[in-house]
Amino acid sequence: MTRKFFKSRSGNIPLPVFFPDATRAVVRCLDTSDLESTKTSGILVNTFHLWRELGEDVMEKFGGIGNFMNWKGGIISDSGGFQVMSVIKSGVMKGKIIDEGVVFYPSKNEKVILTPEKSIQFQFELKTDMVIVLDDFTDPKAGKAEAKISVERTISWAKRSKAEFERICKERTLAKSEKPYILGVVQGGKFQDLRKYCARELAKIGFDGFGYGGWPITDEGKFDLDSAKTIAQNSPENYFLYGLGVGKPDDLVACAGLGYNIFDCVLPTRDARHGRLYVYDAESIDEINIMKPNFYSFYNPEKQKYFSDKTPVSAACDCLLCTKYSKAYLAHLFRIEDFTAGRLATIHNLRFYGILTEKLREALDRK
RNA sequence: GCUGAGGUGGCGGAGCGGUCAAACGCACGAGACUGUAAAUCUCGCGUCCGAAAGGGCUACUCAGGUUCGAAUCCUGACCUCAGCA
Repeated sequence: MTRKFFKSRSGNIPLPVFFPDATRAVVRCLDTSDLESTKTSGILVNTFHLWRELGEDVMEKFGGIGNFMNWKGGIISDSGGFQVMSVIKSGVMKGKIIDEGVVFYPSKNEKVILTPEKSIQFQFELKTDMVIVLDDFTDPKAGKAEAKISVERTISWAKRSKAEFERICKERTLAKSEKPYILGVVQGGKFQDLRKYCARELAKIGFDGFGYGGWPITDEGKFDLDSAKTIAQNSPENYFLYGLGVGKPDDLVACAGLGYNIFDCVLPTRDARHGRLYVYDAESIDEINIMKPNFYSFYNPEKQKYFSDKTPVSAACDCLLCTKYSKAYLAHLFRIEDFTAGRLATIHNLRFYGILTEKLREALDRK
């Protein structure tokens, strides 16, 4: 049994859904109108970055990140747990993980600590439709002992997060229908027993859904479907199943088959800026078949052979780029490094993911 | 015509006697990208053999020359640019 809708401030959003990453309150290269043109129903914003860059005062003044961006669709806020990996472990910023929370040292004289409670508090300031608990990202290279520590910390932080969530709901006297969703994140790396244990312990705390946490790619570079399965199998009835940072189009199809219904990923937007566009192997949107192998391929506009190509990037797409412009024009925009290239490519890739979820909904409805 | 400067890989541009198949940039080609550190990064780019390590061949306008050795020095030719006639 899976959920059919994601309740947002502006209405019910049918599932499954792909929310692009607007980490710092912008889907890179696009404004809110562009985003609407791709029929994107929701976005993911990031607690860590927005907390540092905007803070409580700005959020209070605007009454939430949606108003700030003038975005009417759904919004999920990520906790900042991923930044432990992406920012600290990659060495971009100094920091460490302690039981209290995550300590970041953005500069010599600056120390900020993000606790599970702080993360939840700020997410309430962001006024998002779903909040995510701060988790301790299991290093993909972690051995079992290390993975176990991150699982225990994740469970402990989840308890604190849930308590803080309930405290704020009570303080604000929010009716049940006014509460945002709260998502627990399952860690444990490649160890299925740890994934199972983590899921079961989180279920005891009680959430609206589970996120597939950690790094979803194996050493061989393949999507870790086993962990996705374990989490799905140990998820209570009617939970949201959220593939955090998932993924490639094929991964979405595979996960949707397991019951996953929310996805976000930087791939379509980052790939677009890097000149990699997704193209369905079909002559029209109706003819797209996401169940066949190799249902899409990549198109790189920066190749010389396309410099005078009058055809659109994809015949099976109704985005701004494909309905109005040629491959040659896009190639030109990339070559002269105009930002419009990134914009049109991002619009296209998001529409590709949008169509993908539309097709997934059709496929699930037929079941 | 005279005077001066100069001719280097697809292009711009270093090098000014050995460590040069030639820095660096552009262009071109291949690859990566997964809860955004990254509109970014990696690799290749004369030619032939090799999986690679490595090796062969041909190259710095052309023709000679000096030298153990030349893109680098000398002579001549051709060409380009600037100034003056």
